[in-house]
Amino acid sequence: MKALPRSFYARHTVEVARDLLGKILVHGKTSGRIIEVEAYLGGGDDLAAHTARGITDRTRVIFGPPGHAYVYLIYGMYECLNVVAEPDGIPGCVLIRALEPVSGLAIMRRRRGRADLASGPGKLTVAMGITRAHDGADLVRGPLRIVDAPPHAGEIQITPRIGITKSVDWPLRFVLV
DNA sequence: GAAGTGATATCCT
DNA sequence: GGATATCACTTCG
Repeated sequence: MKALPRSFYARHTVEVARDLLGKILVHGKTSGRIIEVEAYLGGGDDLAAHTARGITDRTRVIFGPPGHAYVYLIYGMYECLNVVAEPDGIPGCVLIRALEPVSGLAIMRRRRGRADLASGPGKLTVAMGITRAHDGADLVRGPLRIVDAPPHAGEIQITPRIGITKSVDWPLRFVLV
């Protein structure tokens, strides 16, 4: 399996988000197909994005080179995995919201302790063993990678994003059905 | 339906 | 320096 090239990520966030659907996220023996993502724009108008208030210690990697992971802690206990998009210096990231487990199911079940493996942003990081240690990790070369997959036959559904209070109406959520 | 978790950012002194 | 409001969620009742 071939990792997606850096150029894949160095595009507009929305394009990256849409094209990420159906690709495979690999970490060690576990892997999963990306079936749900959300785009977070850095342009300044997207108030739901962490980058809305400019660069900080936490959001620094979103402004960095594309193809890297941005992992942050939310609600004290859950980590969320984002993929940095846009060329170096321009903010933009894609939140991976859900995966369809492909391999390493037994490991995921052991890590999760239940059957519901990766149907939410906080859950999939647990299932895949992703932590803040992966913040800033390179998805093109590192142990945590996103690899190409045959074109999916599914349909892409576009809806507003979930669980936010700002810029609620923007159709930036992509779901593979 | 509500609690709970802790890092972050944004106020306060 | 310290306090507090916020948060892109999950779990349990």
